[in-house]
Amino acid sequence: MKIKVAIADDHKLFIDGIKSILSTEIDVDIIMEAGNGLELIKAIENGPLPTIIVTDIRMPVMDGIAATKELTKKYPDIPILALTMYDQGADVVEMLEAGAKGYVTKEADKQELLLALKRLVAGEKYFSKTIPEDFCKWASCAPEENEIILTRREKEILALIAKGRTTLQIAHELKLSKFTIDTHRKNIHKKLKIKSNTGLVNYALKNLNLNY
Amino acid sequence: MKIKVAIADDHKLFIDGIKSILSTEIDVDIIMEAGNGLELIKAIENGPLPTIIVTDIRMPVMDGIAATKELTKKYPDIPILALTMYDQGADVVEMLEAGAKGYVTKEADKQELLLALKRLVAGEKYFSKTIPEDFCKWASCAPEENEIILTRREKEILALIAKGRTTLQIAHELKLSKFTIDTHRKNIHKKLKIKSNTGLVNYALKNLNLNY
DNA sequence: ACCAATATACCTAGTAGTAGGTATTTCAAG
DNA sequence: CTTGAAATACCTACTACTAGGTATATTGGT
Repeated sequence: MKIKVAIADDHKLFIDGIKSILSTEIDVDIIMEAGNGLELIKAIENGPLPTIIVTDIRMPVMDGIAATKELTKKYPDIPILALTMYDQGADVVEMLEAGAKGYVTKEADKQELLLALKRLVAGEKYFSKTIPEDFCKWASCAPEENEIILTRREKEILALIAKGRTTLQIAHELKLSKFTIDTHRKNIHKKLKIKSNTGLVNYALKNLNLNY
Repeated sequence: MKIKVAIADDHKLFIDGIKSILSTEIDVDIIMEAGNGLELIKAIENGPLPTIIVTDIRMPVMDGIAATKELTKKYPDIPILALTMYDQGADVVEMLEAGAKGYVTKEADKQELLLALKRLVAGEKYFSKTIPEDFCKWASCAPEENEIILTRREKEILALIAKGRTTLQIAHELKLSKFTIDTHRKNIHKKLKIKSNTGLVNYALKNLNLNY
């Protein structure tokens, strides 16, 4: 039976490219395309069910992570393959946690994409080789030496600092003492070896996923 | 005569897609592909000259802007078409300043890409409609109402703040008084309506192009 | 039940950033 | 040549952050 693919990516040219690549495959059909997560969900709800969903991670309106959470809940039997850029390691982990069954980086070629599609349709998983550290993190392999483990609270506070909140504002927001926030910030400083608030913002924006 | 295209993009899948899309066009041939700016330059130096160069803006090792500067110097007759993501407005301006003759966003479709290729080969320019403000900025149209004009010095200092430098460090680095840096920072605050250093880092990382 | 990690809270002293000023020099545009 | 923007420099008072502590309650895992 033919593999019916639903694909979501905000770059039309990329979708067109994939369609063109897969058009030579007689056993693969792209039956649905979407420019963001919301369109994807709507399309699947209103159309014939695809065999597999292929989605970009970062998209406007609704990203791939949110869409994946929603879709795995409603359609647990349809595997989701994440498409990712080389620099979105952290996002990949979130996608897998959201329920994606595999990922392929956009550095991959046609062969790898096809392989991933077939693996997922067969109920297996597939992971591009190029993001080993992050997959390791998710699969709880041996932790990286330079892997930084911030606690939930610390991440929360770091995110607020990155948003420009002052210590007092954070204290009010979380209904905690100013001293507590101070302590947490100091612990973050130690763990990250960053000594200034501006440095933290830098780190947070580059390493956490606070973007849009 | 056939249009001979050299293409550079760090996403192999994207290149494959473009190749596949263009393979149905009898008058277009992709004769060269590269994963970054450096590979592109080397390929062009060692191979037959292309009719047109199509390149992504952000790439590892050497980005499209640097490559374009180099290539327009050595090969002023070969037009360069920039491929860009929706959120890289500022980069587009730099590409045009570097000598690119047009740009197409990755939201475009096959038709638009072909149109752009033909326009550039014919010696014309082509700009996707979707980034009007930035092109306006470059072409010095009427300035945007909410366009923020920081002076050269202010941008320089903002960049250093974003890199985590303190006022004193910046003062030493630029051989200026601490008071001067303070004044500049205060002026930046006023212009951007941002009242804190962390807010500035946020703004700088999102709006300036400090990334690699 | 116990241990380690997490989360909480407080104190002091010092440094850096914020907010309000004023003022001089330079340089390009009108 | 004058005007205005840009760049420079200084002052004071106040607020926020940094760095060094100590200490207790809670929680998850063996």
